[in-house]
Amino acid sequence: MLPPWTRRYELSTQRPTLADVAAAAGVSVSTASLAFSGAGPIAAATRERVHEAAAQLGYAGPNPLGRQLRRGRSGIVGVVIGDALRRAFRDPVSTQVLDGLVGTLGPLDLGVLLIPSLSDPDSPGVDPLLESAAMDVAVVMWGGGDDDPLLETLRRRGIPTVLVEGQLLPGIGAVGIDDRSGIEQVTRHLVELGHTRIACVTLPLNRDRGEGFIGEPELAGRVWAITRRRLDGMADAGVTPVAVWQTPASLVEHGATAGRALLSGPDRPTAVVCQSDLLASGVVLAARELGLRVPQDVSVAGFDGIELPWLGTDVLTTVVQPLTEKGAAVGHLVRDLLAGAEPDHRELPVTLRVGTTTGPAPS
Amino acid sequence: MLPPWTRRYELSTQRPTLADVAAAAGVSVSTASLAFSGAGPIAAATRERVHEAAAQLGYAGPNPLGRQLRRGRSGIVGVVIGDALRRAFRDPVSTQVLDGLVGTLGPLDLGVLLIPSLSDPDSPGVDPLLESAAMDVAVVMWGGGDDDPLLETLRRRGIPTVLVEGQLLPGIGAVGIDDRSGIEQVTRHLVELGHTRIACVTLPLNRDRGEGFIGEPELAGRVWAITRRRLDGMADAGVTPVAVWQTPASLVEHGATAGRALLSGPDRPTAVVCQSDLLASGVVLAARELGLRVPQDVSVAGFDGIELPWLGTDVLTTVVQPLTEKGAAVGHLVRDLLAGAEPDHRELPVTLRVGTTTGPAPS
DNA sequence: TGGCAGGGTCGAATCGATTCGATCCACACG
DNA sequence: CGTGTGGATCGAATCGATTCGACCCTGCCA
Repeated sequence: MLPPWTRRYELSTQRPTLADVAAAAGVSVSTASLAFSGAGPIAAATRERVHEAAAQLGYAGPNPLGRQLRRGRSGIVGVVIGDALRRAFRDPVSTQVLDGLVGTLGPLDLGVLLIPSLSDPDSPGVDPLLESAAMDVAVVMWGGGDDDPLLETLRRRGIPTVLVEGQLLPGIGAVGIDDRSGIEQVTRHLVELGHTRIACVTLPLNRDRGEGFIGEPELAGRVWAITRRRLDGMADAGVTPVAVWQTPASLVEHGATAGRALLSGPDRPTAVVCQSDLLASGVVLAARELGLRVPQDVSVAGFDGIELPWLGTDVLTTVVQPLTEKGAAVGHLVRDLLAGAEPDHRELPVTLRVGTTTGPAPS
Repeated sequence: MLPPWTRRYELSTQRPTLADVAAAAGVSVSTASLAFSGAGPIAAATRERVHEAAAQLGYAGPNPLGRQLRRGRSGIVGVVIGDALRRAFRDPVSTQVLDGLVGTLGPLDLGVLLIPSLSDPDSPGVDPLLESAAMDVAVVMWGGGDDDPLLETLRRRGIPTVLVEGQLLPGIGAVGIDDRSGIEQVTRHLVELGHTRIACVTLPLNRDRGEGFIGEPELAGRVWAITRRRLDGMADAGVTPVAVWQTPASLVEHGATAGRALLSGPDRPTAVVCQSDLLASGVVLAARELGLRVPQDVSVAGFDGIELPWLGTDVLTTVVQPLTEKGAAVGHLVRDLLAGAEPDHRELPVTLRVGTTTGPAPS
């Protein structure tokens, strides 16, 4: 009787497995495994023979699924996008962080699995992928607060998690920036230029994502951590905005809408602090549209430090955050978590960049 | 002696497995499996008991790795980004297609794994993820020609593949649009407006990604399929461009550079056909910068039909392609391939949208 | 009352690799 | 010449589920 492994080998049709290759090379499965992984002593001639057999059979290397089960690791990092994908992807801030993350994870042989969170407030469930996809670590971008069902699901599944720009939570890694002091700096810059009537354009306050002026009651309510911190930064600089406009997302058009609303009234502010560059660039465009000169008639400041080629020669005054490094920092936390480290958190510095969109307050 | 499965259950510390749950619920592993998958007859009471035991033990559902190995399916679709991620992500064209794809795949319980192709012309190797990540199907966006090592690797691994905007190849699925006739239409539109001096701003010709004017020799050489088709569209309309400018990527700033170069010379064209909207918007910005009126002094047309909020009230004349549907079409091809269908290809229609950036040729 | 149908459960094989411990052999050293 | 050493190889257990076929028992029908 033939040895058992010849069975599948002779049947053909099926994709070859390591056992088939081993049989063809006349070695044991364990030796064949060693020939591919290189983890253990193996004679050069044997390795060669195994590789030849593999080539002969059209064997393209060990099946990742078998390897993953055995190792107990999938090599996959789930990235939960806490916003509609189409929106998140239109924002260079998200994509640059993602780019930095992918760049760091790639060399570690870790893949990035996109997990769109159906952040639909009505829908009760959680994304099926979040619920059941294989991943060794999860990264939550733009993740909600401590009550977010996302985080609860991940905790239940026992998946180590890193939060980007969320709040600090026990047992969860976090990467953020010092946005509060960043906003404080840019606000002080405007105060020093003599501005007193300063308005503010905010990121969404919460998952309702309303658009329009907001007052005390809303500001006192539940507000996403990132938005809150950037609001607090203005207070730190001793400024109470003359108006606060909420946008439903960080996009140019929402900034433009905000700009039209804020700048067309009678008591228009002399400066606008925006919580993102995309929003700020929209405000600049709206100002130009209204025939206002920037910065002579109105100063505009942003946050992020991304490229805005459509502003032409103007350079936005903004708070620059290291986006790619942020992604890399997330990657490093992920690496450490996989190595068994305790969840850590890391805060990156920001710097004020004074451009051409802010100037002395008009007299 | 206790039945074998109590072993791990009593040792604790380890994560519980289906066997632990089965033991705790007093049923066999197979029954416990049925209780979770619902594939097979099972008494409601039994299911209930199993789920209770699972809750008790903190078992969060079947381990995906075990399931995947058994099923021989990973539930993962690898998306190979044929360009630097940071660049691809800055282009709404890619991200909208990706959005449509993810939206279609999600409900099918398929996840999207991002695979950055290190398209470095010098680097000899292929991305390790491409080489060894688990995936049931691969989608190649912006994939190169038939000689691309990407495709060769996928073929060798036996992974069914769908190509987006590539060329038709045997054994490989493909989704594209009728861009050749789209460009023809928009070119004819300009001809009808009386333009004779028409310039062209192209996408990269090949992986060299040069920037600047190009002449006959380069145009006759090896050119990426998509760029070639869009060049041919102009010829179909009977137009030979007075100048052709190659850009290294579809980004606003490269369009602006092209615009400055094309529009500042003495014999400037009266119209510019751009192979993407991002490029076209850059040309419009450059024209404004140079004090030229659009469309009175120069007409500008694009391709894609994406939103360009920074153009203000201007609406770009362009060829609109259904980006989200394109992603969905890819998703459907993927679904069909997984169901065992032969690789198919699908071409989506485009439509000319006449906006405010094209007008009669100046006399 | 006997037989048959079928719902419910179970045991065991299986997916494809990795890895631990044992074995074997050649060579060097005492 | 016996023995120790270590490189190379092998066998078998293992990762955690799914699924096929067998089995049991109940209830219905003849």
